[in-house]
Amino acid sequence: MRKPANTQERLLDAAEAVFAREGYRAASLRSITARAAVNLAAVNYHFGSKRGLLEAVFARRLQPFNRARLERIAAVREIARRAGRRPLVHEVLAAIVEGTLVHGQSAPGIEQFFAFIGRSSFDPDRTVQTAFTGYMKPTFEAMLAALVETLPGVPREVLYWRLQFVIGAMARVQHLARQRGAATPRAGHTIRLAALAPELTAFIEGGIQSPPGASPARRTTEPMRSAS
Amino acid sequence: MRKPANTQERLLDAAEAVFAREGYRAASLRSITARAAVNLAAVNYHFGSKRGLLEAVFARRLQPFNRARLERIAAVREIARRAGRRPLVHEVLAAIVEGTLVHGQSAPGIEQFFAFIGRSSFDPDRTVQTAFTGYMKPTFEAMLAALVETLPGVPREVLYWRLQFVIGAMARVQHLARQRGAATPRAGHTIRLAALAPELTAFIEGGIQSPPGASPARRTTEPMRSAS
DNA sequence: GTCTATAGATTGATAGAC
DNA sequence: GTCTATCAATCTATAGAC
Repeated sequence: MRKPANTQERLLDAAEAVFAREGYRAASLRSITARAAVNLAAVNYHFGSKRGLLEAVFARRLQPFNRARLERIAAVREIARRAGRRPLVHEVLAAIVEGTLVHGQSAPGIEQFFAFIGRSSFDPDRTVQTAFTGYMKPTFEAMLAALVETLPGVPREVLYWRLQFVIGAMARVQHLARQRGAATPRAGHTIRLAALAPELTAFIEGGIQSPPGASPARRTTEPMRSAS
Repeated sequence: MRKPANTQERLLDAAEAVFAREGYRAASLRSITARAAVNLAAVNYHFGSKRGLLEAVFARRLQPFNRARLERIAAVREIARRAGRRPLVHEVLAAIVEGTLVHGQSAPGIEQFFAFIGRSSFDPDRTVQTAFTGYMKPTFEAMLAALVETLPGVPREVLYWRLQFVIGAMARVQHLARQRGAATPRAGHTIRLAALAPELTAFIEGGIQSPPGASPARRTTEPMRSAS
């Protein structure tokens, strides 16, 4: 990994690696500053606290990541609008999946960052949740809005949950494909992710247009609820 | 939550709650023993170490959970075998999804345990990974074998990845449905999970039979690889 | 089996010199 | 901006009385 001259960048690089490996709470400022080869007191000088460092780690990566995803979805909708048609299901799903899986592949440290956001999505710690969902919620809303526009025949709450299924599948793919040599030991990780994106898109395309479930559990107990 | 008289049970209950909230590494034996209302030294007396406590937490829940899932899948295959036919796709998928989502709903502390295994699936810590995947791998193999039998026309490596998509979606549903008042604030969690299982099954049924993806990314770079 | 006491190391944060 | 030194709190684990 490169070592930028800038102390703040060095700290951000080291922090996302240690946060990914140990988790935010268990990561120590001493491990981070040692890895960054900067003084312990530099964290408090530059970021105020461990929490400030966490927020800066999220901000640096999630702002461009989510901006790129939003632009990709907006582009699909705009092209369809100009052509006077609805966006195709495949176009919207490919924008979601590729925008999420094939982002910043060449950026140094991006693997560690995705490992960290994987952890963070299951971390109930208030500091982590607040910083994380603040960035993710608008992206989720944009994805859902695009799906609703494209599939007007499917109830919004069905699409809400199906989008959640998609997000879960994408998170697992990110996790498996980026850990070298664990579940898929043979190939390099970058090529694998790019190859998996269309496989996931194909899977979702079948799933999202599937007739809604109707089982005893649903008919006899309670209707499904959406979040919004 | 109930407080069993048994010190070991009290420790296991407290440990899975604190592990879920803080993560294994960041959880302290003091928080755990305080919550269990037992002496700090009891952990080392009964389980040898913090690691021994972790392994006991996994063992207590994952053994019955995975046994139940394996039996459910075996039952579907056996019924089909006696009828001289292949298992239906729907039967296998319902066994996987319901066995995973609608398990031990009434068991006290089960929510905290599922929160913890959600975290654990993204935790690269060696102690956590070793204890966790040791239990999960045979279940994954059984699920994959059932899918291969049911869908002989789909290549094994395609089914491998589609099963991973399914596992990711199930993990996210477990996570969202069990956290009270977060993504789905209105209804009780138990009813929601039972209602979501058929929705997820319907989604997967469409996805798993979808034609495999074929995009520029796949055709021009590298064929997809499977793990086994 | 349960308890107190404590060893020995590590934690986040800060004060103050340079 | 970077450094050393340090505080007060916390950590896992163990020794040894009861």
